[in-house]
Amino acid sequence: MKKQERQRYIKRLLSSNEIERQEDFVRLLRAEDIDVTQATISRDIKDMQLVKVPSVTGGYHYSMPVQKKMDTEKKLRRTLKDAYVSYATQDKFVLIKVLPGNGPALASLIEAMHYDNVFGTLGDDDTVLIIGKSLDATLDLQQTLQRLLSDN
Amino acid sequence: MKKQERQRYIKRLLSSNEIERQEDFVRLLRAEDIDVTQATISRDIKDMQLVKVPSVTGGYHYSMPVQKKMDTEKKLRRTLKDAYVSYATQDKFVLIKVLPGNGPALASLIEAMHYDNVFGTLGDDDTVLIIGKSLDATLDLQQTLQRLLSDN
DNA sequence: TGTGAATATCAATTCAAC
DNA sequence: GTTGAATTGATATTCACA
Repeated sequence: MKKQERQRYIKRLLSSNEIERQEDFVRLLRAEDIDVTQATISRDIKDMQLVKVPSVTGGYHYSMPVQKKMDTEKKLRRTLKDAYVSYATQDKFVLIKVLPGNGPALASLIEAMHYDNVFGTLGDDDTVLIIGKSLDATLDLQQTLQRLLSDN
Repeated sequence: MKKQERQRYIKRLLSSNEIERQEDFVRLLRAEDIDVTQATISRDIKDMQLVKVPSVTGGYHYSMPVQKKMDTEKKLRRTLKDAYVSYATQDKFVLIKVLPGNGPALASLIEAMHYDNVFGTLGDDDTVLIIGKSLDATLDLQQTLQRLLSDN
């Protein structure tokens, strides 16, 4: 089916770009040779329950559904608490050591959060490397992770 | 200041009504003798970072910001875990017994979540009474609370 | 059922006024 | 800094069709 595939692309686009308008999706999907119109994107957004969030910086951007975000964060917090060993930072990198076998799961949860200050994530057996979009972004991210670790 | 007061009303309206369009806010605020236009509501929504959520039932409704919802849920979960004693259900009611002093806090957290299946909440020193909008709603709510209690 | 083109509806912004 | 009226801009829906 075509719709499914397109919606997977849309999900991926959510992480990497600040998407302000539905037309942005149209443009970005066309760059991937997926031809759609705004009407279809509107329907996809309804399907996927994406929301248009007023961002602190003044604009708007599309984001994952609230409930899914909360669920993902719960899993992330639990995984962090269960598997966390230590972490270190350097430049735009955060390196998290975890119990063997937990790297990939943790990395994919962090990706699923679509943190907008994360450039990319990489998990091997017992290590997760997170690359921030900037030094500030990396600091923010670090604080987010610490907050998750210390519960609240 | 006028803006602040209006935004307080808007926040309250979020809980009690399924608000689908900005004009709905205008209408409901006018019923409370607060005269505004759609333009102002649009700006308030940006200010408060409210989002228009595609609901499962096919429509759309405005909802609180994701982050705040997550924060509130965390507090609610913690309070529940800390203070929970027992609970009972009858008809559309859920009655939660908590440690003395925790009733009001728990009640206000549940209200802050703006669960759409909750009709109203009432907390005294060691008891919280939640009134569901229907029998089904009350069952759903019960499950939500159990889920929160058992962590996840 | 899923889609695009056209359209209707809804939301954000501009601009003037306060 | 805040607002309403008018406007522009964006999104949801309708309608025809694959």
